[in-house]
Parts: sequence; structure tokens; C-alpha cells
Amino acid sequence: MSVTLNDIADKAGVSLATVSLALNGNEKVNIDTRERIQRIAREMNYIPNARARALVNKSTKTIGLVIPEVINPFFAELAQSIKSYVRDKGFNLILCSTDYKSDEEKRYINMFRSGQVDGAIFACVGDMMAEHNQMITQLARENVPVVYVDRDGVDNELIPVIKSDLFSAAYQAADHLINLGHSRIGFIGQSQERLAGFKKALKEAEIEVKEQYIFYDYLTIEGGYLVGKKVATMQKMPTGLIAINDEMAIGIIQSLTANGVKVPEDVSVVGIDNIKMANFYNPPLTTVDIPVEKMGQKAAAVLLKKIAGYELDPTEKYIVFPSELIIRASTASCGE
Amino acid sequence: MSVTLNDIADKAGVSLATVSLALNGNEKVNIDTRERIQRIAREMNYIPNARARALVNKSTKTIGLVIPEVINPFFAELAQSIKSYVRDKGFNLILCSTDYKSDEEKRYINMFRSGQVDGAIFACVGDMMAEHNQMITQLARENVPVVYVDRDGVDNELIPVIKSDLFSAAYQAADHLINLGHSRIGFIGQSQERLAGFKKALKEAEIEVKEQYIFYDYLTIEGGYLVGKKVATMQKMPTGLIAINDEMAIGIIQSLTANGVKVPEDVSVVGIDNIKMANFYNPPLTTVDIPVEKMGQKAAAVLLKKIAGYELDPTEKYIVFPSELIIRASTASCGE
DNA sequence: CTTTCTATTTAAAACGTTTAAAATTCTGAC
DNA sequence: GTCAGAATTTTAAACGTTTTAAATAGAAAG
Repeated sequence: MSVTLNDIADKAGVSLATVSLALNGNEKVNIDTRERIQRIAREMNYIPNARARALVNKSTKTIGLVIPEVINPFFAELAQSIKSYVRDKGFNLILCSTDYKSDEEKRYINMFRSGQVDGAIFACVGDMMAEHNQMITQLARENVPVVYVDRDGVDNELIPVIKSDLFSAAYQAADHLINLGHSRIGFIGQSQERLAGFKKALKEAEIEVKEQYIFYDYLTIEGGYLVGKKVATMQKMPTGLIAINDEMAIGIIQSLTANGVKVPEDVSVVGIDNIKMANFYNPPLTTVDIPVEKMGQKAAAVLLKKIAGYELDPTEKYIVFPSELIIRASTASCGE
Repeated sequence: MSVTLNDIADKAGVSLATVSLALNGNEKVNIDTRERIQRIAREMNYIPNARARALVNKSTKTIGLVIPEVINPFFAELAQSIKSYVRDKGFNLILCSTDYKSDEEKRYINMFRSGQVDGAIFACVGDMMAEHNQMITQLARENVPVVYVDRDGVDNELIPVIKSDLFSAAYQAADHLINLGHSRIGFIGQSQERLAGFKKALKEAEIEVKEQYIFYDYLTIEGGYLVGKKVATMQKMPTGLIAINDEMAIGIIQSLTANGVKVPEDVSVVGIDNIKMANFYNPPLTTVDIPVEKMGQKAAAVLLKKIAGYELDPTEKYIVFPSELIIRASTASCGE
């Protein structure tokens, strides 16, 4: 159907090898022949067959990105930045969203094992069952380059980690609320590391951590909405709330407002991530900025370096990006 | 490095062909041999090489999705729904975002021509230069299955179209504002079809279309923000505004609010798309629902049908999904 | 013990490239 | 005109599967 090297060879009256060499710009083939072949190839509208190339080069020029979902703006931005980076280097991105299902993740891992990609980035969150991590480690042992984003691994030598400072992000958020005079502060999310940062800040301020102010709902807008509902019906509401991501924060604010609780007058809410919408929400969201774009770029750079076969610098095996508090209008001094 | 059919053949003491047949569950190979080979393959941790398979099967079990950007929730949802659908059928999704650049789109088209995917969905918006459409048509002629989403093509026989009723969406939005008593109505966006729907509604109500109320900014939150700024400084503001997508609507509301113009008291704003955030925004956004998820599924279904080599039903060559007005709190009766 | 089927296995080609090594052609020097 | 060496071209293997056609083994029947 489509034009092959052989077709060109026939038309040009040379061997297939010469054509291949010529089209790859090999200096060994005579300049006249080379240009003639290139012209003929152009005329015949030749496009090299990627599948055949992949087989012999042992490379598909494609990398896999595993995330829980695309709808989540944090991961969308991550995907965007990784895509831009790798594309500049001639790679494509296979988007692998798991919908938080471990079976999906396993399927992707097996796909990666089959050589369909040259490397992979895992940016999944949530409770990582041992089995996944083992499978991913196994994958890496089979010499498929892998990097983790915002997810800790067992062996950074094998799988480098690029992450944000989860601990500090939560600490900064809590610290901000404490400085505003809040003492009944809640936390919503499932991240151990962030919870630890939160607790540290409270402890330093000698504020007791109240279990009833800690929620473990889904990390979505809807999850946040549910939490807001619960909070609104408490006899003694917290006056400050920290959500593990901006989407939840928005859901919380929305349901608080719907239930007659004013933000920030009655309750202050802080998000984490600083997604684009945070700045455009009503009220504009106080949040902790995570440099997703930079993280994505770095993760991509490290992955491509591994794919190219270079040794990583020791500093590239575990990179932590700092977070930054962004004060907007969803937080205010404690009114009590 | 990794285990091949040959390795298994050696260990099992049979030929490579037998192994291949056995692992594919071919009934011709003796049940005992078959099970023995399967066991050995399992023990050796065998995974078939996707690259080799792709070459001989002339299929990568991968499809390409071209969209302007992932960050845009509309396209994120589209991507999500297409991904889920095709994955159930054993395909993977290569995410191709163009950042609205035509060169990027061309690069992707060439990649598709090289056989890196089994088919492609183009969901790009904006001004489609003739050159792209020609290249895509050419791609389709070379027997790469292609479908368009929300984008018209020249030849639906060659490239089926799955779209929402762009015209009616704008008509419904305008009609809603008119019913609320508005007569100074603005329109923001770059879609000819939608603009036509908008104009039709005004014409039916015998309202004049004012050029100064029509804006052609970027289809992003920031674009909306700029429009809002412009509107807020007009001596005679429109009292109703229709944005081509919800993100712009949100940007508009945000800048209007920041400039002391109240929504919906002073100005009513209608979006289009009904993204998740629309329901959680403050105020909740009146918008026109586009059934993205269904559209994505349908597009995927049609594409896979083409890939499988089936003829499409005549009804599958041009499918229009209806839109639905969702009234929330960003619109109100005209106060004047 | 042939013969004829059937059941099972295998050899070999094909997919479309890349590339190392071998073969050929060309050059200039003697 | 020969020869060494360089320049150019070609042969052939390799990548790891799938699949068709051919080969072999086994069983049943005469």
C-alpha cells in the first residue's frame, strides 16, 4: 500500500541499503546519488514506517505518563508540561490515566514491559499497594527507564524521584492560618506526608490536633463538597480548613456558601496546588503553589537522560521542589 | 535481554512456531504441549514484544487524539471519555495537544502517516487553514481511519463527523437572555457556527446585533478576563454576555466582579460546555450543556469500527448531539 | 505391511527497517 | 596496465513476531 524503501530502490535503480543510508543522510553515499534518492523519496511521498523502525531500533520514541485522571487540573498541567518537553526532543506521550484503579495501573505496567514505550513517568497518588510498587520496581529492573513524580519509591538509585515538598506545603498552609489567629483548624486529604506537615505546625503553636476536624474524602470537587456539608452542620465548626488540593477547596467553599457559611468571614479555606482556576475563583483562593510545570520538565528531562543511557547526577536522583504560600481572598483573620 | 519466543522454544524443546501458536491458544497444537508451553512462558515471565507484533500485524493498538490543549476541561473530559472507551477494547491513547499551533498539528499528521497509530480523532477548534484539512484528508485517503469531533470536514464519506449542535447552543443561550428581557447582548468567541446561532436568536427577537458587543479573544480564562475588563469600561455596557465556553465565562465574571460590576445583578453571563466547575463556581454558571462524554464515546466507537474495517451506517457519518440549556445563578432578569 | 487420513509440528517467508561486513567501482601512482 | 587505497554500493543478517504451506508422526483400515 504505502511506499517502502524497496519501492524507492527499484525506481532509483539502487539497492535498498543505499536508499536507507541516503535518506538518513549518511555521508558515505555519493552526494549525487544521495540527493537523487532524496528527491525521488519526496516525489513518491515516502514516510518511513514507524513500526519497522521501532523493531530494529528497539525504540518507539514514545513515553508513558501514568496519572490518576486528566480532568484534575494538577495532572493536566503536569501532562502538558511533560508533553511539551519530550516533544521538543522528538518523543510522543501516551497518556495513561488510571481512574485511581490499581488494575488499570497494572495493565499499563505490563504494556510498558512489552516495549511499547521507551520509558515511563508514574505520577499516581493515593495508597500505593505494595504490589504496584513491586511491579514498577520489577519494570525498572528490566531496564525500562522509570521516574516517579510526587511519589516516593524504595530505591532512588533505580527509580529517581521528583517531588514537591508535600510536608512544607501543608506546614505553610497551617502556619498561615495560625498566624491569622485560627486555632480550630481542619485538614482534608489522604497524604501522610502532608498530614505530618500540618500536625507539625499545630504542634509548634501548641494547638491540639482534633480528630473530628480531619477528613479523608475523595480528592475531587465533589469530595470537597461533601466535606463542606459535614463541616457546616457541626455544632462547633473549625474556623480554618486546609484542603489537600484546590479542587477540594473549591468544593468546600461552594457547599459552605450554599449552607450559609461565609468564606472567609466565618471560615477560612486554604488549598494546595495553585491551579489556574484558584486565581479566578470567587473568592480568589489562598493556596500553596506547587511548581508543576517545572516539576514536569525536570521529570521529563531526567527520564530522557535515562533513556539516552546517561548516568544521573547524584542530585538528580531525589529532587524536591519548594512550595510557596499564595495569599488571596479565601482566608482572613479569625473572627473569634 | 528479555525473553523471546525463541528462548521459550529452546527450553520447551519445540519450534518457535509451535510456541507462538500455543501462546495464542491455537487449537491445532496439542493440548498437553499447549499447556506446557504456556506454563513455561509464565515461568520465564514472558511478555510478547509489542514492537515486533506491531510490525507483522500492521497495528499498534494505539489511537491518536488531537486536541488544542489538555488544560481545557472540555478537552480533558473528551480525552477521558475516549480513553476509557478505547481502552476497554484493548487500545491505548496517544495524547496530541497542539497548543493551537498548526505546525504541531502537521507534525502529528505525519506521525500518523508513519503508522504509529491505527487511527486518529481530530478535535481541534479554531480557524482551520486549508492546508491542515488537506493533509488530514490525504491521511484518510492513505487509509488511516480518521474522525472529526466538533469540526466540519469536506467529505463525511471519508471522514465522519461527530459534533454538538454548535448553532443551537448559542441560540439557546441567546434565547434565554432574551426571555429574561435583555436586549444589549454580547458574544465572545471565534466560532462562526455559534455566532450564526446567536444572530438568529437576536434577529427573531428583532434585536439589532451590535458589532462592539462581539469579541474575538482567546478561548481561555485569561481571554475572558480581558473581555470582562473591556466590557466594564464601556459607557454603555451590554446587560447580557454569551461566552463560547465556560472558562471564558468564568474569566469574564471574575474581571467584571473585580471591576465592581455585579453578576447577575448588573450583567448576566452564559457559558457553553457545562464543565464540572460551572456548577461549583460562584455564582453557579448558567450554561449550555454539551454531552462531551457521549460524544467522545461515539467518536471512539465510530473510529474503532472503521479500524476494524466495517462499513459505517449512513447515520454514523454525520452525527449531531443536541445541547441543553442549564439555568443556574449567573443570569437574571434584565434590571433596566 | 501398506495406505490413507488426521493430528501435530516445523520450516520458512513476511513485515520494513538498520547496519556491519563484504563486494565493487573508481582514483591516482607507479 | 597494475595495484593500493579510497569511495561507493550491495549483500545479508538482524529485530521478534505471525502465519501459510509443507513435513512428520500417529492411527485406523485394508
